[in-house]
Amino acid sequence: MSTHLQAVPKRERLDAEQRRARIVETAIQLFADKGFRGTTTRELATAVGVTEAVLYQHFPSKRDLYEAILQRIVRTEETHPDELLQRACERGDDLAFFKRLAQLVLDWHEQTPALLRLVLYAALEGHELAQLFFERQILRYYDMVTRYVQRRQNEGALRRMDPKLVVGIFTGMIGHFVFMKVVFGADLLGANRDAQLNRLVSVFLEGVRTQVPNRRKKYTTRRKA
Amino acid sequence: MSTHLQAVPKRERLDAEQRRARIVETAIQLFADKGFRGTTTRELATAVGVTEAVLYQHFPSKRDLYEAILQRIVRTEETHPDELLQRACERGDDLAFFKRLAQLVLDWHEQTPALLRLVLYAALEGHELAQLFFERQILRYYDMVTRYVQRRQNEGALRRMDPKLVVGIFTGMIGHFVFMKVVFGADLLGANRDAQLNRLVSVFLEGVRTQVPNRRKKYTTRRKA
DNA sequence: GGCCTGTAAGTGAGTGCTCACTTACTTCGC
DNA sequence: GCGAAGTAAGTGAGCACTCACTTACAGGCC
Repeated sequence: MSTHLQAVPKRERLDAEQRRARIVETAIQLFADKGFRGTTTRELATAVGVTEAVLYQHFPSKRDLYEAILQRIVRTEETHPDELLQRACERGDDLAFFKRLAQLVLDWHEQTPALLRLVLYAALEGHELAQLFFERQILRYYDMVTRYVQRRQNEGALRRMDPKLVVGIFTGMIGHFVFMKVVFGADLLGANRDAQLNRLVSVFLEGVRTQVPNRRKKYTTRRKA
Repeated sequence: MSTHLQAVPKRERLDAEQRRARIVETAIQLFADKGFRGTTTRELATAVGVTEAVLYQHFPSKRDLYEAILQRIVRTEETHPDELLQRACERGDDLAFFKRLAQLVLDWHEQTPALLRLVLYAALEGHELAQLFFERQILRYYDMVTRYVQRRQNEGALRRMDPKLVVGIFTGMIGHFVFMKVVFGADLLGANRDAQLNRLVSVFLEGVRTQVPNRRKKYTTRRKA
């Protein structure tokens, strides 16, 4: 038969690996948006551009697909040693260290807001991989920063107090703004994000470090009449 | 037919109001635990101790029940002016004010951990009442604290900076620990909660207030070698 | 080139099950 | 004995998942 006008313009035929990748990408978006239970396989299949049967050629069940995604996230995000952070850490430059840390956390969530939602859903729904994420990502982050704080306390730069509390305080400051944005869509930092971030880190450092008598601190600190 | 042995010992017969209340209580627990989509009406009915039909005599649909619950939360939590907080506010006693505030937030979530989960689910699932909760609860809280911070800045007690940022910083510090507990089950504050809370508030105040000359720390400082 | 063929990619029309919700009936307290 | 509180047994819709089948393409052969 001669090729009459193709009514279906793009029925791409991909090899298994590519198709699998596309399914995972699409599923990440959908699951992050509507949750595991809120996403139907038909919906997912349509979004991918194939039929449901194709999904089941690549993943034995919906749950297996979900786990594959979470596993990938846990694995992908495993390690990303940042150079600037590393250098600030070695120098013991607290300001640079925490500024960079804040930036990294914020950047990460701005680039991939879906991941936080995905993890939140997983945690609420009690999926065991959320716990794994907690241990691999959050605890690891905590350990790293805790070690730094501990060292700086020993060096007399930071006030002596439970280092984990200090890390929690810092993380909370940053996390709060990320959280509000992702969960309620409220952008509390506003336009001049970096300036706000600097003030935030400054507040934190003033709060946790030992007093420095010579610092230019007059009653009126800066800006904004 | 004669009444053979009653296999069901306690088939309580309640009036409409009581039954309604029990349904709502049970639903709060279940929805908080497994989310709206994750909870079936059969499950809910069994937990209440009746059949599904009874639910539908009191609420026209599952969604209506959900909205009734969220509405109740929004209404219940509307106003709770705390006396200690009020007094600290009037005196301009920053330490007392923020300590009390921290305590209130933590207490609230410890007493009713279900509510936060409920709101989180609602927010993730995009329910409009989550937005309502945000406006009625969170923004109201923000406004109240923001006004206090602004006043204290004008009085020269606190550093001049965006008051909303200050509120966000404080809220984040507290919220982080609540969040970690509720979402990941991680109790980062440990046993001596109150002592940790005091340190947290102290860090916050050191960070945001103008320097007080009489508070000296000697420890020489560090800085880049 | 043109043609056959084995195989992997993809489809459409289901299957059984669980869900939210309903209907016809029974029981109890006043 | 009447009305409200409660039940048992559904109903159709939508879900995850399957099956019998078709299509596209690589590569060997002439």
